[in-house]
Amino acid sequence: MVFDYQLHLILLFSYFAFKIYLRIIFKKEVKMMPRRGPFGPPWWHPWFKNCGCRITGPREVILQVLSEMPGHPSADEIYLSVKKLYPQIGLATVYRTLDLLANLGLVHKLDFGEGRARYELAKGPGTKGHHHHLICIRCQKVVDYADFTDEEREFLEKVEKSLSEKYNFQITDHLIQFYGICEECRRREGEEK
Amino acid sequence: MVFDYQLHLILLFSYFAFKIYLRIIFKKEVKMMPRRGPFGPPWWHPWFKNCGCRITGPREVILQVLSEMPGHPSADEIYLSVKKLYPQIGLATVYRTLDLLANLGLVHKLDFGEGRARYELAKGPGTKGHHHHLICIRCQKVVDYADFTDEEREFLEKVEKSLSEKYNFQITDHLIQFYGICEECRRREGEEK
DNA sequence: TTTTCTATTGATAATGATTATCAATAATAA
DNA sequence: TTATTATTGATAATCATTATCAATAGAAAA
Repeated sequence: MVFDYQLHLILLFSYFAFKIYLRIIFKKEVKMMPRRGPFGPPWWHPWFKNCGCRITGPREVILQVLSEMPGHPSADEIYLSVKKLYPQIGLATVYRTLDLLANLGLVHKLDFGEGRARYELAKGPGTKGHHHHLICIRCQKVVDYADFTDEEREFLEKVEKSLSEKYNFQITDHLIQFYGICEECRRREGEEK
Repeated sequence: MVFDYQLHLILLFSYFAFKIYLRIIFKKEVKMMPRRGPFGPPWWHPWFKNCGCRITGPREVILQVLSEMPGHPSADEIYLSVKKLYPQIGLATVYRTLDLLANLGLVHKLDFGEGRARYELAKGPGTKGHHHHLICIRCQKVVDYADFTDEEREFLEKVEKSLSEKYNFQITDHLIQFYGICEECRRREGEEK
């Protein structure tokens, strides 16, 4: 019993020590295990069970990759990342899974006007809260924007109430994006003149 | 001189009389002439001249069609409408012209998440003012929404100012869309249960 | 008016993201 | 363990949009 506990501690210590070692070697974060509570199933299992969806290898890996990719990856970028951990993955499976996750509300499907969709994990530990996007119309750079939530919430509530009444719509979601020219592009264009 | 003036009046009267006649026969609005001031060039000519663009037949027809199509037509729908007035038009020209018009700010390019763009005339007589869109996530129906502009303007000014300062973006535009389920689809889904 | 220059056009091929198809596989319930 | 069927991977198909290119036609200059 006591030995068990000590063994556990030693293994846990070794795990973190090795992770730190790898981090020093590769100079980046290394995730060795799928993200899960230390003594329980990953957080997304209930969502799958709930809709009668099966929990499969490809889905686990796609969710893991999504939770580790910063920014707003495209389907293709996700596919390439998944391929490293799970080489037999097919592109169609990535599209299907992203579609499923979007329907479950676990990811947001984003459109920055590039002619392809981008994705962002919406639920789970470590995800950003509600936010909007600020997009540079020159270089397509995207900045997440999450300020002014008080006024925003008030404003949106008012508008959504009004819309519900006037058009008999049951509002489920909204999209707000700002477009502009980022500092870098402005500077570059200034120099060109 | 005086005769000239009277002739003008008679012709003008005949034009409207005939238009009303056609309207009764076909039960819809009939546009017989390109939309232009009665004694001047169409309103969009200055925009073209200004950027060194040539004023061509296809462009005139596309603008005319845009000013007469209600709602939010897709490139393909515009192409088919233009084809009736100008059968030799090519699809590529429609795309090129819409792209040009969007860059000039004469049309808005819209995205309702259907995998193809839709367009809306932004300038010129008879166009709707600034408004947003309310989209049914079931049947894709789109309602134009233009209320609450006071609060909205105040809110947006505040946000855009904050964004300019914080991220050094020069804000040029914004996009606000609301998603929901329209009355019809809600009723239909209620019945299915 | 005529000439000259070159932006624009139409036809069509190419692109590229996403979706459909289908036999093989594997997750789950019994 | 077995039966059921959702899911998968490979690949073909789809479909909106873009690129290519020789021919055409605005419009500035002569």
